[in-house]
Formats: sequence, structure tokens, C-alpha cells
Amino acid sequence: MTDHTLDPTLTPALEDYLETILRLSRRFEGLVRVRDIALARDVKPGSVSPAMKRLDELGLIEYERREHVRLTERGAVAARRVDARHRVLRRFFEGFLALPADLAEQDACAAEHALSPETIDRLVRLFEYMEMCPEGQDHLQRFHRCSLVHADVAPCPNDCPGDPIALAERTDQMSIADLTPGQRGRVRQIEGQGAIRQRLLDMGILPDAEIELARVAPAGDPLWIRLQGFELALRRAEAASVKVQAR
Amino acid sequence: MTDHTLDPTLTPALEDYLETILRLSRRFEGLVRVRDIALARDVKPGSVSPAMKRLDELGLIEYERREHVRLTERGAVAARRVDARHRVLRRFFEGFLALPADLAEQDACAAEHALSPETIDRLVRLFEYMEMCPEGQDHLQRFHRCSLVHADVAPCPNDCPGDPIALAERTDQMSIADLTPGQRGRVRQIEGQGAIRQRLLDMGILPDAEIELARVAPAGDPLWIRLQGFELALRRAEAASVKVQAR
DNA sequence: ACGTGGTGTTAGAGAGACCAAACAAAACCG
DNA sequence: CGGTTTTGTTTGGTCTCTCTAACACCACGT
Ligand SMILES: [Mn+2]
Ligand SMILES: [Mn+2]
Ligand SMILES: [Mn+2]
Ligand SMILES: [Mn+2]
Repeated sequence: MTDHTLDPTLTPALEDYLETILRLSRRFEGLVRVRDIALARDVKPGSVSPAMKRLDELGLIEYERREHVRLTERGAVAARRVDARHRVLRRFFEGFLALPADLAEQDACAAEHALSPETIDRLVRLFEYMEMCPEGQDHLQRFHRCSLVHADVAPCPNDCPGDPIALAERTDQMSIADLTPGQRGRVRQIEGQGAIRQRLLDMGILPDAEIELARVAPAGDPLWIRLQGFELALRRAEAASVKVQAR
Repeated sequence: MTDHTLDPTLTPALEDYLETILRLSRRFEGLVRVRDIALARDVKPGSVSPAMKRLDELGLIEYERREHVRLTERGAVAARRVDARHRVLRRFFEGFLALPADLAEQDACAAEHALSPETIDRLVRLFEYMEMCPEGQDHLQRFHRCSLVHADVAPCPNDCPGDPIALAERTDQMSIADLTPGQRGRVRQIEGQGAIRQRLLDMGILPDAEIELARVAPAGDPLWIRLQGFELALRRAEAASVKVQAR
């Protein structure tokens, strides 16, 4: 587990309260009401009040009258810390992994409580590197073009061997379905879209995984593979979209 | 919030229980005892029992007698799903971000419950791309050499403009300390090690951030900057290690 | 001045995790 | 076999987070 809430006294929920108070302060010039917080966090006001009380006791906000909430200096420091991590992650998810904005936002706000400061630091170093190195930019774009295939994308102009479109047209690729029972291989790439790909990943069929074709059903359709000491059944179509390096 | 526990009925804690049961089954050939689970998760046996009861009710394990715990088929599917995400993240943290193994492990097990399937998918695509594209490998290594500086590393042989060692020797770089009061700039890189860097990142001083030198103390040492609508004090030494693009 | 609606607080309740300690059942052993 | 140790369960308690619903303000308009 290990909770990386930077301030050991802060739970994820309290961090999120601080974060939204910070944002609302920016918007409303420090005039943050319980109602706004409840709205922003999508909880009922009755949940906010006791949380404010606790943040007040921790000295992170000033909880005035029955009106405004204001971050103390310590509270603002904590809030900016959470906000900074949030932004680092959002940027990584959206700018680097090319995730849709809403998902990037969601995942950032969930993961910001879970990652060590070192991890955030490494991501920032990655940004720095990508920006400074002209090749870094090129490469990122190529990754997006080649790998995050949308229906209407042309094959990678750089002749990148990993380009899924180019790959699909190749014949020298071997899939799980081409293995002979008992033969082992290393997963290189998972083709296929959406649900199928998702299912394969969920099962643990990931790049570099050691895999063995255990047996094939008499009809030829369900294939059984061994993976991490377990046997799994794959439909032939699924197996065919897992490219492997036989050995 | 939005919990990406793939099975909506599963909390992070239950996912972790499934995950450790899966691992222990691999080790002990399916003979998993409550005691082992408690040990592995670092909780007391008294916490494990009721959790097993719930997993049993959910049809994810068979909770036999007072002896062994065994995953059902549905439970194994769920467990492998968690395990797959865990491995994807661990690999990203360790192999790509070059995080120490223990931190990679920790963060993977925390973040595995927080990220959307799409995000995991994108990371896998990144692995595929990096492996397939020979340049990808080169580039990753250069990132590690250039950017994750250890004390005894030589400057980047590729003359990468982002190389921190090369950067430190340059004089055409401007830092926050070189701005004139009222001048604005965009953060390009944060130099400095450990605690100082950490403090800067925590304050929200991140690559691409818009920043303004608000004023300088008479003594010249504390500098005040504006960032995201807030004013922060920086010691001169800290400010000097933030490289900016003035404008 | 009075009522009404919008806000904030409080009390009560439930779910999820966890622990400590009392208790029960096996296993182990002399 | 009978006692001791190991292992598992149960009970009672704490904490956090949330909700609902009753209640307290306050502000505004008539
Ligand atoms: Mn959050
Ligand atoms: Mn957030
Ligand atoms: Mn976990
Ligand atoms: Mn895990």
C-alpha cells in the first residue's frame, strides 16, 4: 500500500478538498463557499462541513463563520503540491500518452495520491528531455502516428518496423496461432482493437511475456496457452492477433 | 474520484487480496493459507478472515474449511487482470522511468487501482513501440544517460541540448534570478538535486509554467514570483536553478 | 416585520478497513 | 494420549468517508 500523501496526516479525500479549494480560490478570489466545494467534488454539503472542520483543526484552512473558507499558508503549500502532481500527471497522460482529455483528468486526479515524489520527478525529467531534445519531439510524434492508430492514419512514413499498419501487411510475423503445441515464444506485439485487445491485456498477454502453446482443441478453435504458470483458453482469432517471437 | 476497479464490486483492498492470493497460489501450488495472506499484505489475520468471507460471497474464491483459499475461475480472471496492470506499471516505472525497483513496485501496486484501462493500454503501446523501433531504444537510453544524472555520468555523447551536464556549463541560459522585476518567462528546465528540486516541483514550478518575477527583496535574496495567480518566495539559489525562456 | 428559499451544520446511520484480544480448532510432540 | 503451539475466527472498537434528513441561519422581497 504505502500512501504517498506527502503530508502523512492527509488522506486522499482531504488532499482533494485542498485541491478544489485552491482551484475555487483562483476562480472566486478567495471567496470559497461550502456549496461550491460540494458541487465541484460532487458530494453533498453535509459531507463537506466535517471535512472543513478537520482541515481547520489541522491548520490548513481558515474556516470562517458560516461563509468563506480560506487556505492558510501551510494549506496553500499542501494544495499546490497536490495540484502540481495533478498537472504533471495530466500532462503526461494527455500530451505523452495521447489520452483523451477527460480520461487524463480523471486518472491524474486518482493517481496523484498514489505516486512517490520520485516518480513525479522522473516524469518531469522526461518532459524536460522531450522538450530539449529536438529528436525527442520527433520521436514522440512518431509514436503517436505509428502506434496510436486511428482508422484514417497512413502507415508510418519513417518505415518504423513497429508501425501497426505496416505490420498488419507483413507475412513474416508469427502469431500464437502459428505455434505448434509445446512450442514457446515471447510476446512481441498485441494487435487488434478495443475489446479484443483489452481482453488480451487483461489476461496478462503483454509484450515480453513468455508464453507456451499448450494444446489445441480437436476442432481447432479454442487454443490453450500457458502463461505465468496458468492455462488460459484463447479463441483462434484472438491468438492470431498476438505476434510472438518463437524460440 | 472515479474508481477504475475493473469489476465495479471490487474495492482496491479486495483487488489487492486477490492479487496476493494469485501470487501465493503460484508459489504454493494453490495451498494458500490466511496466515500467508496476512503476512504478504502486512495486516493481521483478523483482517483477512472477513475479507475472505466477502470474496467468497462474491464467488471469487473458494474459502475452504479453516485451511486453504483457492481462486475460482472468475476470481483468477479478476486477479490476473490486477496482476497484469501491476506488471505494466512496474515495468514502466522501472524500465522506462528508471525508478529503483522498490519504488517501482510500491507505486505500481498503488496506481494499479487508479488508472483507466485506456491508460494501461497506452503504456503497453509505448512498450511495443519502444521495442520495435530501434531508434526508440536508443532514445530511451539517451534519456537515461542524459537526464537521470548520477554523480559519475559523463555529458551526453550525442550533444543533446537537454543534457543537464552540458547545460550546467552553458552561459546562455537564463534563470529566474536573471529576470528583471515584472518580466515574465516560461520555465524550461529545473536544475538542482534532491530536496531543492523537490521543493521547486512541489511549488508548481514545472516545465512550461508561465512565471513572472514579481519583486526582489531589498537585500536581494528572497525573490517573489507570480505563478498561477499566487505569489511565492524563492531563495536566490533556488531561483537560479530554474532555467527560463524570457519573453 | 414576516415568510420563503438558499445555505450551512448537525445527528444518525452505513460501508469499508483495520486492530487487539478473546476464543476455537488443528497440529504437533513428548 | 494430553498438553502446548500454531493457526483461524469472532467480537468489539476505531477511523474515514459518505449519505439523508432535520435543523439553524440569513438575506431578500414583499
Ligand atoms: Mn485527486
Ligand atoms: Mn487532482
Ligand atoms: Mn495494489
Ligand atoms: Mn499490485
